Amino acid sequence: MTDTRQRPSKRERTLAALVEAGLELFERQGYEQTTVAEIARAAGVTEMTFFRYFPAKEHLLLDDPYDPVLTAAIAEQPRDLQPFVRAARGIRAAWRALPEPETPVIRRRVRIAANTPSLRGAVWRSTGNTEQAIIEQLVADGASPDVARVAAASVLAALVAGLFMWADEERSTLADAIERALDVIEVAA
Amino acid sequence: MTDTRQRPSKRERTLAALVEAGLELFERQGYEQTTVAEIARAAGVTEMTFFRYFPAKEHLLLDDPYDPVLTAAIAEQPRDLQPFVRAARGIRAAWRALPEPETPVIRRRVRIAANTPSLRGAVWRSTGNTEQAIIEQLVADGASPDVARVAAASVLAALVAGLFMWADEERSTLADAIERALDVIEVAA
DNA sequence: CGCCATAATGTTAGCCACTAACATTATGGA
DNA sequence: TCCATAATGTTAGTGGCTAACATTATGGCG
Repeated sequence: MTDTRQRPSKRERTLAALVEAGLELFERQGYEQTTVAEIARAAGVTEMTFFRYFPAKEHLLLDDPYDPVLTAAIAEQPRDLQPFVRAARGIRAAWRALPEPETPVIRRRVRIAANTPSLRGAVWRSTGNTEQAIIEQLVADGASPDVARVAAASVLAALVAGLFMWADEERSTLADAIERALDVIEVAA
Repeated sequence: MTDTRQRPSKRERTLAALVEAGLELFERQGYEQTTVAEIARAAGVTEMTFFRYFPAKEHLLLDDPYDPVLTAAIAEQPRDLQPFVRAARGIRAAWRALPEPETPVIRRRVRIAANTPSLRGAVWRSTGNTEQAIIEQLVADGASPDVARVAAASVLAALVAGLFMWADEERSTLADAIERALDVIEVAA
């Protein structure tokens, strides 16, 4: 209490403790084998408290607040491109701009998700907001809703596949992995 | 018992009863609002019996045995195409060949899935086998594993998006919807 | 037709994710 | 220091799902 530096509020501290405890337990003994009660105990709180911070167990891993960056990047792509290509190039640009220092934490999370079958669906569902955001951006710029839906889904799938590849690679940079993934689907366009 | 025609075995009858009861309840009151116990009761069996037929509630909707057809169709596409294009054209061909009479049941299922947020992820996860089959086919014909993974994921995402669109359209044919979806991602290739 | 191995189903008990309603304690600013 | 309010705890319950064991039904065989 004698520390004059901004001390993190209790809420921030509990959140950090839960995240750290969760990640470590998931890594040590697997996602399925780890109980929410266990995570809570390791973080010094109750099971109920966990659910006050995360709506579900899987949300400890999936929080991605990347939507605004992505949609902005897509908006900047030339409007005369086909929606699919436009979305792909936007995502490419957005991730190229991501600060490298942030990637270790992302890698920890993605690595767990990539290696837990039951989480693959969860990851996909968690992209729902991002997907919606992309669709709206594309439609706002003149694409038909149906076309936008397919384009968004397909490009996001490539992105997730790229993330999963990268998570297990150890040496490569995130931006590179994403670029490689998008190269696969942006053929001859 | 005096009927001389092949009578369905008890196992077949129970399975049919569960599927029909499930679909109807899901349609009437929603997937989340329907309990497994409820479905079982409507089918004249116990909750336990339900789980002897389906490993999980969602599997009543997601059973797709389409993998062999798909991989065969992909295998028939020219090998000098890029993997992504090859997969897309294979899927196109496979669904074009699907007998129209089968589609009403598919529509019932997809419609429920498309309108239940928690199931969107489940659908994606359920494509896991198909995804794996596609990857293996592409790799067997010379694609790199990484490229194959991205191509399979991306093309399947477009397929699912197409299915979801179609489910709520009422008038259009399944093959048409799939073609439209694949057109979006097969740009200028 | 009746016997019986075996398939199909039922029972009970329990774990875990998650929720609701209400009670308690801690925090940090006035 | 006091106190409104944020943070956490307690209890009780629902629904999906599993395991171990008990019971009943089915249908081919003698």
